[in-house]
Amino acid sequence: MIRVLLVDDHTMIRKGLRVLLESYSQIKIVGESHTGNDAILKANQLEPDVVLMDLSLPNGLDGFSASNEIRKSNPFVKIVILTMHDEEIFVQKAITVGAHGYILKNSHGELLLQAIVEVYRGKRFYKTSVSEEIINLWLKSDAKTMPSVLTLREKELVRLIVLGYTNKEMADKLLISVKTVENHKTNIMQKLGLDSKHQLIQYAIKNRYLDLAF
Amino acid sequence: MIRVLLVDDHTMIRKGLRVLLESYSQIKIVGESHTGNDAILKANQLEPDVVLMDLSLPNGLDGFSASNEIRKSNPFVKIVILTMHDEEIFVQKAITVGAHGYILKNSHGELLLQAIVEVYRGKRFYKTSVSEEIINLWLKSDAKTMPSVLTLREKELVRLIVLGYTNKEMADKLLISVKTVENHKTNIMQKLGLDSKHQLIQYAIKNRYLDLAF
DNA sequence: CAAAAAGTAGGGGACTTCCCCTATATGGAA
DNA sequence: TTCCATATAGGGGAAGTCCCCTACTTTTTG
Repeated sequence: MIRVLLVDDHTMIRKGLRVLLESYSQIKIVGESHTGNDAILKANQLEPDVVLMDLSLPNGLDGFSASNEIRKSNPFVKIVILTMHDEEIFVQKAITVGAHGYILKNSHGELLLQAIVEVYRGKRFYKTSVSEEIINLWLKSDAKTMPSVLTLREKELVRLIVLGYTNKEMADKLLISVKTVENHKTNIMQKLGLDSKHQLIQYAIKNRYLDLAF
Repeated sequence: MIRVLLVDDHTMIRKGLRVLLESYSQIKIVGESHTGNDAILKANQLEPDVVLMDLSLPNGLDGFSASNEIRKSNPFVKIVILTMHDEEIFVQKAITVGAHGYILKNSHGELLLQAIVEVYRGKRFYKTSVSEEIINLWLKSDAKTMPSVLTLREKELVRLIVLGYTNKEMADKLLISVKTVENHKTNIMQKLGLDSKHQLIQYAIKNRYLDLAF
């Protein structure tokens, strides 16, 4: 049995995936997460073989950041990105964060099953319109060695800042004090060499932070 | 028993919905469709009370067109649009094609049940971030080519706000006083029925106010 | 033409953010 | 083990934002 963790913020889609995948005897759904942080937690607790990861997650962490963290602390877990974005930059990012699979949401169950089984067996399974040649290029090149300057916590902050949350709102959301939020903001601006909020937002847009916001 | 027809191209989601809805004794799933044309056929054959309609359907006919056809030939059938798009344009379009309900895929089962029951009873049930004021405006104005509620100047402001400019920066940029900027912001929030900056930003992104920014 | 909407601007007070510090606990790397 | 990075939190003051008003043009519309 392949132990699978489902990560998607849409309850209905999670439930649908569960029903679908549980009809295959090889698969056992061991848990569901609706946020990135919860996914990281559950990946540690439940030790799934495969994580089925949506990209757009609410509350700070997106699917890429969550995948990155899971792979760092638990390198045997395989991750399949499940998304509707059929874009080069996303596939590339999936590879850099260590996902072994990438499959589009309009695929049918058999393909999803195939993806899960293949990555479980240690193979890679990228089903997109991006050509194999390009994917192989990325896999060969050291796409992995491009660490972001920002820490996990700082990335969460960036996301919330870009989405227009005030310091107070972020503090409440992240269960920290306003002072800590201020510190993080200062550090982020310094690290990125920016000196205004709109520069930060344009930076975030260029680096595709917004695509995952919804 | 409310007779329901499910329309969604994703097999997994259809199956999940069936399981979910059949747990309620008021509901009976009388059929499933995976394309718009099939939905029109089945709506005639099976005479459901409510059609649960996804928007993105393959093979030509989308959920809106299918809904329109169903309503034309069978005006007693109520339609609930089920989608992940929380965007003004879609809600507006749903109203124009005669759908009595609009509900997001990240909603929970209870809300979906409520939506089905309400529209079955002849009420309208639109569960989106679009404000009630705007929806009522559309319902009154026959909703055809409803222009955005915001004025030109206000749209300019929205764009700068979303891009993270401060009041002072906007005032300088637009050659008006900070007080005027504050007034515009207040008016914008009121018109859209929002009460926080991050709601405004998410609204703007969803409604593609930012197209000029990229 | 009269009325409404759009765009402008201000007062004043409460609240928030920003910017300069300092400080502590923790965990990992040299 | 010592040191650095991360994450946390606070003081204090200046600056900015928000929210309640009012008020004046100009343009649009009934």
